[in-house]
Amino acid sequence: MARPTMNDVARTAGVSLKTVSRVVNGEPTVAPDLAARVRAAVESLDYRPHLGASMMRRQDRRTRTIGVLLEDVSNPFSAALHRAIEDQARSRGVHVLVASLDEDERRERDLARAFRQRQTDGLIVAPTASDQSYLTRFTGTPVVFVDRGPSGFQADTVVSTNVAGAAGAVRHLVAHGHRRIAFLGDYQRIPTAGDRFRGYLQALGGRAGPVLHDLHGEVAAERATLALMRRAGAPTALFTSQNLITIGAVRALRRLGRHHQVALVGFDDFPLADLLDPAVTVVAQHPARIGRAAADALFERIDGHDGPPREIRVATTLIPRGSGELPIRGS
Amino acid sequence: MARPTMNDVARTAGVSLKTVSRVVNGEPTVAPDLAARVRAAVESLDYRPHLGASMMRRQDRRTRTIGVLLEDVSNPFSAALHRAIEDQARSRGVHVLVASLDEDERRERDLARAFRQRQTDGLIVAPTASDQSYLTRFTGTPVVFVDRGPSGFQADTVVSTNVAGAAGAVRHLVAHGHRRIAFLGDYQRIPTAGDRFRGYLQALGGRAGPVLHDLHGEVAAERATLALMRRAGAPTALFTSQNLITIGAVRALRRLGRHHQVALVGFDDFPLADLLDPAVTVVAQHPARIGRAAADALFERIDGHDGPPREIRVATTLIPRGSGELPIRGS
DNA sequence: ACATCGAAAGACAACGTTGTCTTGGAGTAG
DNA sequence: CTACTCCAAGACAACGTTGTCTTTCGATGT
Repeated sequence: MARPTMNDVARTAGVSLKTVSRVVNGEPTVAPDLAARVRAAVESLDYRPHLGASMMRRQDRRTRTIGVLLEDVSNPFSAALHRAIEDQARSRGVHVLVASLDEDERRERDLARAFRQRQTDGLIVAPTASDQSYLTRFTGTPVVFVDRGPSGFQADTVVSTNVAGAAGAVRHLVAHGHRRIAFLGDYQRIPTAGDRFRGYLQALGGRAGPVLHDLHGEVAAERATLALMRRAGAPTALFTSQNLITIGAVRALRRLGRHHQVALVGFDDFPLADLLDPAVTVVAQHPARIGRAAADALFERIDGHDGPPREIRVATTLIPRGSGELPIRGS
Repeated sequence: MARPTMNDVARTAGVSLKTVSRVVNGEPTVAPDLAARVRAAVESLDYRPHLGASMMRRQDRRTRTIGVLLEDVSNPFSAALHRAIEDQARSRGVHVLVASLDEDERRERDLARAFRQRQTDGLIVAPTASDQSYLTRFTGTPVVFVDRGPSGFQADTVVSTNVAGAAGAVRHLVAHGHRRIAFLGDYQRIPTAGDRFRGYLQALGGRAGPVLHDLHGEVAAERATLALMRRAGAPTALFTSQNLITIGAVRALRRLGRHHQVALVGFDDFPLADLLDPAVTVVAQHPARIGRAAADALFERIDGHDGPPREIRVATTLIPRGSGELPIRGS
């Protein structure tokens, strides 16, 4: 009833324990007939090696598993990252442990520790905590950051060109004649939110329009946009610096019936953006490329690459679809 | 340089190996001062127990890890399932290994075996293969199916009420006067596609309209819809029995400029369906509930519940938004 | 003061596997 | 025919931990 061991296999095959080990590990120094008998015994007993025991003896201490910590696996951006990482891992026969952080600093630390304790060969983290210095203890477990840069700890990092992308979005609005351009952003403590705000400022110089920070999620963004557009001197264009904020703003403009008057460029593409009316102009990130680059970097480190921390920057793409090309109209 | 062991901790704390083991495992029979010394040593050496070795000796052979095999973690339905499962797992301190199957039968088998080999405590599978009988060997590793029922093997299964949901959608169209209602479905071998088709037939009795099977993905659906709507005797309403098919059909109707003429009900909700024009009426599934129920069932089994296989059915919800309420118009 | 008991702490074996060393027997050269 | 080489296959220890058994020592009861 208990799980069969190599010894059981050896007994039924009539060979020594070690011979079974050799066959299971594909060592070539086994006579074909013995190997066949062993394989038959393995099959008949449904033997599967005990990884714990195996791990303990092996030199190469690899679990062929990596850990991935993302913001929320059910959000399209994280999900695309996840998928790209999975694909790279699959091609190397590596499995993936995933968890969502939900902007919870403590969860980041706890899960990073827990994954490492499971001896994942490496970790990919979209950092949420304000400080990653807890990772300095993680000798022997390479870490790569995605989407956001770390602080208090250096490692390979793969990010979008947030500043440049945001600046490009805002310049696009300026090119269509807009001067009062509002900024709507997520929690300021999120590094990418800060970067995108900097891009916005850069593009506008002194002429920055109304600025709304710390909008987290669709509902908050919708509410804030409604208030913003109702007050005097409302902007003629919006730059929404995150996915859900963009959608919230779209809802608000709809409710006000001003979706064809107020121009809008969002940071980060989202499904069906092209089917809305007007279709939403966005600065698209490329989560698949980002995820792939992060996985590649991690595997390089796992394979022993030992250079200084790298920052890999993945360019964004402005996709004009209509909402960003609306001309100014009198309010 | 090598990873510290309990022995190293014991030496620096000046106690025996076994005492360290007791402290690490929280056994109460250790004098407070010794325990404190041990904890200090653990801290200073950054000792982490070797799970492999631990697993080997323990009776309770639990890795506190489950495996989850989904269609594609980057598709919103799978991602929502994943997230719900993760949440249940988190509340039990269990980690999650995830992988995407992409309708690849072999991958399902290989990954199920690989996950089991990693001694996951249980498995949640959205089956893609035509036959799950390979699971009969999986004694000791409970399995729960989500989204689709298995064949050739019985286990707890959590599915939407596909037949009833589809029938309801079609009756809704009938109630708005439609008689020529087309069915657009995914690969017929997918059990849910079959179920939804049966619901469609059930609602229409003899009067079934044009039927298009084996549309996989947005592009195929769009192309098929274009062709369908251009031919003589085109339907006045569409029932699209899957997410991406719905979106493909929406695109096609747009391109034809007939999105306000042809009624549409889709199976499975999708983000922004309410923001399209017209907003898309759907039969919503509840992936969060499904995932949660599946995780609950799995953990019950892991905890030793040993009843006959259960089928848990999660009701769908018809959400009228506009596209399904369009009246008939002359073509 | 001595026997008895109990609790804490240590000694030791065992888990299932792999690394290394040893054995044995066939093959080859002189 | 002997001596040597080579290679497959087995014996055995070791990995880091926990279960069980034993020892130690102080407390308790008479």
